[in-house]
Amino acid sequence: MSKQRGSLPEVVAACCPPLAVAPLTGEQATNLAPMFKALGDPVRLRLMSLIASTDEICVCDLTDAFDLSGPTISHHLRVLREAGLVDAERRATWVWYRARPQALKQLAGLLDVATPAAV
Amino acid sequence: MSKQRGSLPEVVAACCPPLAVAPLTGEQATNLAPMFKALGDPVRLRLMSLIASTDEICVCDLTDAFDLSGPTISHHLRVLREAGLVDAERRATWVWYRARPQALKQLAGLLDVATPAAV
DNA sequence: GATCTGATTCGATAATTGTCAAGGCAGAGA
DNA sequence: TCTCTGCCTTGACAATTATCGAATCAGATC
Repeated sequence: MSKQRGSLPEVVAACCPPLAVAPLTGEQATNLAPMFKALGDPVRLRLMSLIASTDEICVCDLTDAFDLSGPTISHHLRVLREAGLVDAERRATWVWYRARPQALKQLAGLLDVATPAAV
Repeated sequence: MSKQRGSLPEVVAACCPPLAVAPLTGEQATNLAPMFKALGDPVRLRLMSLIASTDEICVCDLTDAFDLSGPTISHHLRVLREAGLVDAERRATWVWYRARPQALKQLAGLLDVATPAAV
């Protein structure tokens, strides 16, 4: 799977100029909002940070990091998955999660303000 | 008001390293999530883009851009305001909104992935 | 096959949220 | 002062969502 990591890459990545540069159309906003929404929950934001700050991480380790039930963590991971922010891969007994750098980069690009070097 | 733009600024701005660098604590996630949540609605994301892509913009212009009632727009603007993403100022009859670049920058920094130039 | 462990799905419930209609407040002008 | 306009607040309601327990599924091991 590490081979075909190019499933939905650049297409999404090259969506829109930064918010500070041009307003979004309704459609663009509708497409992008779910990603922000996925990060808009403290549990998911922390899950995302745990996933993004390692190469890959097992669900068991993620579950241990919270005082929440397995199904609840699973639910939040699904939201992150469906938003396109993370990828999941089952390997033997465990499921491993990893971040989608392109997605994060896209969001970062949207929020970009007055890139110092670009001036 | 443009003078005392220092109401809740730098404190928030210097929060955390990028998600991809270090995981967030529960408290950090709790503080940051509301900003993402505020952007997690298509209407608000588009509002934010309209506000951020101009110097300042009147509520009347924002309302005109949507097929939504005044109170609904007002509600969304309040969410953006309370998340610290925008500032509002009443001038005569109209209320003007402007973006808080620091807030956007903070979020962009959080999502920053492997800054090419930093390698 | 039987069983055990890790993770997801299902079903239910309480809490949050997006939306609007109605009402209220602030400033401008008659 | 009265009225008009622009915006916000309140109250209500439908829809969404966060959470958990129970059930189910996927592999591994016996």
